[in-house]
Amino acid sequence: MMKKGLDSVYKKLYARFGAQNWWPADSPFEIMVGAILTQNTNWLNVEKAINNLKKEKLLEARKMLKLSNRRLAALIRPAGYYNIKADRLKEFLRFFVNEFNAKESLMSARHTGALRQGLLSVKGIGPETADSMLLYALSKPVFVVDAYTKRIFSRHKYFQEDVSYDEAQKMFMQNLKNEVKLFNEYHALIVRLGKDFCLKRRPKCEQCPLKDQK
DNA sequence: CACCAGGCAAGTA
DNA sequence: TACTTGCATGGT
Repeated sequence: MMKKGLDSVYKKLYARFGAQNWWPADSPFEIMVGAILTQNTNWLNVEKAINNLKKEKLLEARKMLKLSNRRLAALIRPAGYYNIKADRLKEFLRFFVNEFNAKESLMSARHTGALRQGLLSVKGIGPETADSMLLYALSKPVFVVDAYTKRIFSRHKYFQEDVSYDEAQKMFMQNLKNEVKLFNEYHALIVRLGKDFCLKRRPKCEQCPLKDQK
């Protein structure tokens, strides 16, 4: 049987799970902070960390920059990897304050590529974090690839499990309409599907909604 | 108890 | 270039 298109996979996931309402946050800045905190980390732990910052009214770039790395690490402790993430947040905050806000031109739609390069130049921001920021904080039409994406779509033979980030991303972006709303919902649905049916060790393939996708 | 989470960079060969 | 390892909390 012919392999189903990525758009029909999307329709199936949306019909099954509905809108996921990503990214839960009060501001683009909160999304960008969350994108760093959620690296290889359960989102519930990230929420605790963000709430700690909110309680202290510290969820603001210039205030966070004034904190010692030690204090910042203590606040984000529930998110795990707190020492590394404190450093990464500081690196990002410096970029955010010095380059990002200053250069309004970077925000225009046609400079997404330049902005992505800027984000990737920050130590601690890799492709998934950068693209999550672009899509969910800045509403740029960029497809986010994560571990679930590779696991699910390699199991369904859309690509090899060791596919590069860029190759996987290209497959989605070349085969889908270039729409922020679509990319937003699709990635969120992939995460939802992954959590429910495609964990590493005990995937529930028999009950997976994509079981008959071929 | 083991396993896992909306990764990334640094070290090694 | 291609692997491997460190980072760490909290939920299931």
